[in-house]
Parts: sequence; C-alpha cells; structure tokens
Amino acid sequence: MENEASYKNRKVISIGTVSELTGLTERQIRYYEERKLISPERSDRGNRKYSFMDVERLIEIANKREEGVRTDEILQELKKKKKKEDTATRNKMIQGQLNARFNQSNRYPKK
Amino acid sequence: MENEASYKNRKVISIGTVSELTGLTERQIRYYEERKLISPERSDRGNRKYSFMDVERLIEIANKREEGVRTDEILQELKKKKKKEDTATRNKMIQGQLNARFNQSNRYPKK
DNA sequence: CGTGTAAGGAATTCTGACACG
DNA sequence: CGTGTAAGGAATTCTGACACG
Repeated sequence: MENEASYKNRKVISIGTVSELTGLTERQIRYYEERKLISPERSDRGNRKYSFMDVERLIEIANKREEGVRTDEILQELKKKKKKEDTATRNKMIQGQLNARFNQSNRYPKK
Repeated sequence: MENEASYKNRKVISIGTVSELTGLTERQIRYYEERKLISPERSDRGNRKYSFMDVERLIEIANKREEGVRTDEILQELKKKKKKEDTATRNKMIQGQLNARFNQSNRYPKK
C-alpha cells in the first residue's frame, strides 16, 4: 500500500519520454513548468525528471488548453484541488489521532 | 487496481536513471540484458527503456551477484519464479471461468 | 500569452571491440 | 565469465533569444 504510490510519484522519466506519453512538445512541457503547473526534479547534471503523476497532470493540462483555458486559470484550478486534498489529508490525520486516543484508553481491556 | 500495476510495468526509465537507482554500471545492465535476465523496450531511436519492475529485478540480480551467483544460475531461478506465477495466473483464470459458469446458471434467480 | 525555431554546447546512449582472467 | 575502458557517432537535453500575435 505504501509501495504502489511510490511508483506513481517517483521522478524518473525524462522529458523526451514525457513528450511521447503526453503528445506535448518539449517546449510546451518546459513552458508549463515556467508557469508553475508542474515541478520536475533534476538529475545530477540538470536533466528534468518527471513522475507518472506529472504525466497525468500534463494530460489534464493539455485537455484544458484545448478548451482554451489559460495557464494561469489552470494553475488556480490545480491549487483548489490541492487545497481539498490537503484538507482530506488533515482530516485523516486527525481521525488517526482520535483512533490512537481511543485505543490508548482501551489499552487494558477487561477481556 | 488495474492502474497501479501499469505504473510498475510501464517501460519509461532510461539506462542512466536505472544505473542511479540500482547502483549498477550501464555496462552491467546491458550485459544482464545480453544474458536474458531483463528485457527493456526500445524508444523510437533505439534507447533502452526500463520499468520499475526491471529496476527491482536488477536489484535482486545485484544481490545474487554479490553472493557470487552466476548469471546463468540467476536466469534459472528467475524462470522458476516465472513458472510459479504463470501457474497462479492460470489457476485464477480457471477459477474465473468457473465463477462465470456459476453465475450463468444462476442468471435468472427465483428471487 | 503560448508556442515554434535556430544556435551552440554539454551530457547521454549506442555498438563493437580489446583487455583481463 | 563478468566487467572496464577508449572510440566514434548519433540523439538528447539545456538555456537564452527572437518571432508572431
């Protein structure tokens, strides 16, 4: 359960492959980075490395662009989505703490 | 359930990155291919592309090699493992067919 | 604003081969 | 057998810039 996600987020794909996967030109991919829509990592010598997540996000971006949505609008949408996810994550953590507390108070059950 | 596995098996990582990920030299990685221990795909211009699966297999191979296991022995072990997996897959498919038959004979339940 | 392109350089990858053992 | 290395070439990636609109 921890491992599958790491495949998705590991930044290991170079820009040429991302271009093939998304149908976007390298120019476009670099431009979307400039506009903060994606954040690849860099290899030792400075080559961009992308994750499968990035690839999926780029496909979403490509769809929006085809609909004529501007990059700054797409950025806002992505931020909103991220906010929701963060909230969901926070709620899960709080729930986790509650569960921990509950388990603690039941640490020595009467059986 | 179908999607997570595809990340693991998608051949998208170039040899330089695989080298970083596994600690093996490119020479070693190419040699193991020559010995049929791995089967990368090729991009349009002939560059090798590996999956996360390949990376994990290479790490296994590296461990075996450190123990002094020869590549042909490693190949045999990998074949055995594959045979087991194939058997498991076949059994699952048979089970699937049985279930299908069962559902068919119950297609019009009396309710 | 979003994308194309030519420019020059540096790093990547490929193959076949010789080397050692 | 398994791995290193030098060799030469072709493809990749990078950045900064000019172009169009």
